[in-house]
Amino acid sequence: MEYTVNKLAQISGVSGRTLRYYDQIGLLEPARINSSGYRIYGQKEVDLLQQILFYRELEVSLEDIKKMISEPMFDQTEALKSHYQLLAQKRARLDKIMANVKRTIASKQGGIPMQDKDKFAAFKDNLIEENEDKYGEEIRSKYGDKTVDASNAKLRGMSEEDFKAMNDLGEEIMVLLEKAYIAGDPASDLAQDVAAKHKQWLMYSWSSYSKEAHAGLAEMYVADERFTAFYDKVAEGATEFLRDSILIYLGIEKQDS
Amino acid sequence: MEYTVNKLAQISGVSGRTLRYYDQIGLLEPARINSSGYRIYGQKEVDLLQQILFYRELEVSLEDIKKMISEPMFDQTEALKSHYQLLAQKRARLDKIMANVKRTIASKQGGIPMQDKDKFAAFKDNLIEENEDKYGEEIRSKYGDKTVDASNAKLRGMSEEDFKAMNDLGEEIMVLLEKAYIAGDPASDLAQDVAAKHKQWLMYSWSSYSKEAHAGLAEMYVADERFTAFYDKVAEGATEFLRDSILIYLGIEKQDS
DNA sequence: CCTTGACCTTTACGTTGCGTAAAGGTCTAT
DNA sequence: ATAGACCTTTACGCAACGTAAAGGTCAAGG
Repeated sequence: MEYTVNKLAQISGVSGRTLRYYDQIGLLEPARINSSGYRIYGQKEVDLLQQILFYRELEVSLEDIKKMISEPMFDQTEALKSHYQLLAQKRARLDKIMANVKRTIASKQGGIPMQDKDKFAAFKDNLIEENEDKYGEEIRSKYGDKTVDASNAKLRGMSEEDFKAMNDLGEEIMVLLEKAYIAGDPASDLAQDVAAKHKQWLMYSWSSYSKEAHAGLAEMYVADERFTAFYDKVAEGATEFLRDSILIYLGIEKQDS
Repeated sequence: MEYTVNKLAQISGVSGRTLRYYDQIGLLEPARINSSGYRIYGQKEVDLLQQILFYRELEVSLEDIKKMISEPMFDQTEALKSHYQLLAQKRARLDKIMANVKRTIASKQGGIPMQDKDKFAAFKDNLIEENEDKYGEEIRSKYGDKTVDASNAKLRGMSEEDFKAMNDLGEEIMVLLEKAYIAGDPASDLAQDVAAKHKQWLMYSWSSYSKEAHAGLAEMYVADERFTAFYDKVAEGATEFLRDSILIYLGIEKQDS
């Protein structure tokens, strides 16, 4: 009834590394070390490991588990109760987050994009308040009320028109991409137009544009399945086609990052 | 309307380190770097940070946030939906764990200690099965059926009597500790008896005993508020008194770990 | 002009619970 | 004797920063 690490690992369902780690932190030490330096576990260790894994399932930290099993007078019931409180808090937080995510999805689908303003109201108010508090008077006296108010106004809202224009351009790109893809040549005028419009479209949201960033993004489209799924809605392989078009447009060779 | 790191940190409620980190991973770069190497953030960065913090609240990973904000064509709705699925899974798991913790507390309070056997049934069956599978025949033929069965039996349960004896001793210790504490001298015979019994009591559950471990544990009693709360039920300061008694008993000076 | 103190910078280690090499001994079987 | 399956230790990597440490910068005051 003696086991080496991986034997014990196998019957308990954890990895050998895990057992070595538990040894390292003094959570579960082997019964003995044999002449070759191998860890040898006995029955007692099997029982202990079983306890450990049980508590681990309950998401108790290894440090706390250590106390619970190495010290029986440790008030396990109390520890579990406070642990339960922790879990309850976690769940309450999760509930809030989920509701928030749901709302966000609904608002995005409801065609109210960029209307996160409300959610950030507190944040922005905080910011504006800070501005007023710290610089309000100086700035108002230096630049006049209008500058301040205009700045705050810009801060509160983003341009709806720009957003709409950007969206329209995005849709146009998808249509043109389909045409270009059917034609088949990423160097064609049509495909190069798509690349150019893609750049234009990007610049709506990018604070600074560079060929490198654009090329990197094109590579990311292919690498990240979520982008691939998006552009491949046009047709399978459209994502790579778009990337190739962009790279040609930028006059950049394929990289290997 | 320009901010250095800590200014921005202050109005946004995050730390300066966080902003530097976001710069480092390319999530939020400052508008510019001034001649002294200071990071200078502008309005656009404030808006971006606000977006980032919003998604961070939703427990979206920074990597995903990066994609969502650096690439507007990234299908945020889809991303949020799958993120929602993740959260739902997390919550379902939490629910299970909480139910399990609750059951465990109930069973402990119901005076069915160490009756985790049922919960570990699968684990142990797995182990026994392994034993039977791999060694069953050889061992049975070598040592006879009884050895195997006895071993399995021991594996399935721990001694109830030992557990009870240990508990009794634990209670006795508490009573004696109170007396000794009132007397006031950790070097007194009474206090030294408590320490001796504490050692005895420990050995019920410790596979190996050492003075160092015992002393370390005594120090932990004082360091960990949960132990302190437990022993201080006797009287305020009883935990430290117990530690002092044990250290004297062991003939060990106070350490500084 | 110099110092003080409040800023800023980069570098780098610690956190939790392991996964994953890498480089090397041991054991068993052929 | 050599291969293959074990075992060992050392050490970097992960997420998202917290927290020194060691050192420039800048405005104010003596």
